[in-house]
Amino acid sequence: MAQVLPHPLTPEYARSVADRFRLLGDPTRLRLIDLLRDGERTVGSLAVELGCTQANTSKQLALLADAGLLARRREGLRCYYSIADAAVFDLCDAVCNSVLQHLDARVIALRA
Amino acid sequence: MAQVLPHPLTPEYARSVADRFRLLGDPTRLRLIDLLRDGERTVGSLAVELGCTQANTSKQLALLADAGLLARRREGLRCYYSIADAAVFDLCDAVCNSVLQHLDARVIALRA
DNA sequence: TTAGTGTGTAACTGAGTAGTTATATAGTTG
DNA sequence: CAACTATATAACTACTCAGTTACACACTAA
Repeated sequence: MAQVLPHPLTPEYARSVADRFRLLGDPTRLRLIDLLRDGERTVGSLAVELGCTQANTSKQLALLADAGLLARRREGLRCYYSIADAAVFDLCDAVCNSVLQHLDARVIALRA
Repeated sequence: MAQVLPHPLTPEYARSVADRFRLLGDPTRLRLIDLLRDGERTVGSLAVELGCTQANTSKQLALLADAGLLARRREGLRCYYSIADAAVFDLCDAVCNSVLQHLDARVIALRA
C-alpha cells in the first residue's frame, strides 16, 4: 500500500504511530491479544490464564479497547472482550517474523 | 504467512515480540527510520534535521542498529547509518494504516 | 605536537507506566 | 433487605528509559 504519511515524518505523526507501537509493546497485552485469537473471553478467565490480577488484566484490556483494538460486550456481571480489528494479528505476525528473522543467541536460548 | 510462535503465547516469546514493538514505539526512532528511507545518513546530519542532540541521536541509532534494523559504515570521522532490514518499512506502513483507519478526533486535529 | 571535528558513552534526571492493593460499582442470589 | 460475584478504578510503588550534560575516543589538519 502507498505511503500516506508525510515524509519527512512530522513529530506529531511520529508520536501517533509510536503510541500504537508502544501499545503493542507489552508482553501482557500481547498475550491478551493472542488469547483472543480463539474468540471472546471474560476478564476473569483471561486473568486466571495469564496469572495476572483481575485489576491489572482489566486495565490492560481497557487500554486495548480504548485504542479500538478490542471490543467489549457486557452480559450480566461478566464482560466479554474480543478482537475488534483483526489487522492486529497481521501486525503481530509481521513483527514475530521480523524478530525470528534476526535469529541470534537470545532466540535460540528461548527454544531451550 | 503461517503462525510460527506457540499459542498460547509463552511469556518469554511475548517479551521478545514486545521488545521489538517497543523499539519502534518512540517518535524519535521512527523519524530516524523515516529519514533513512532516502538512503544512508551521518549521525550529525540526522541530529540537525531532527533537532536532537548528537548524543541522543547516536544513542537511538545504536539501539536500532543493535536490534539489526540499521547498518553502520564508518568513513573517517563520520559514521553512516542505513536501513538494514527494509521489512521495517512494511511494519511502519502497516501500523500507520492501522492508526489512520481508526480515524478519530485526534487524527483530524493533527491535520489542522 | 596542538587544535578541531564527529561519534560513542557514562551518569544523571524526570516522565511515563506496569503491577499491586484497596475500594467502588453493578448485577445476581438468597 | 444482605451477601456474593465480576468488573472497573483510584492511589501508590517500582521500574524503565528518553533526553541531557559531560567527557572519552578516534581521526584530521595545521
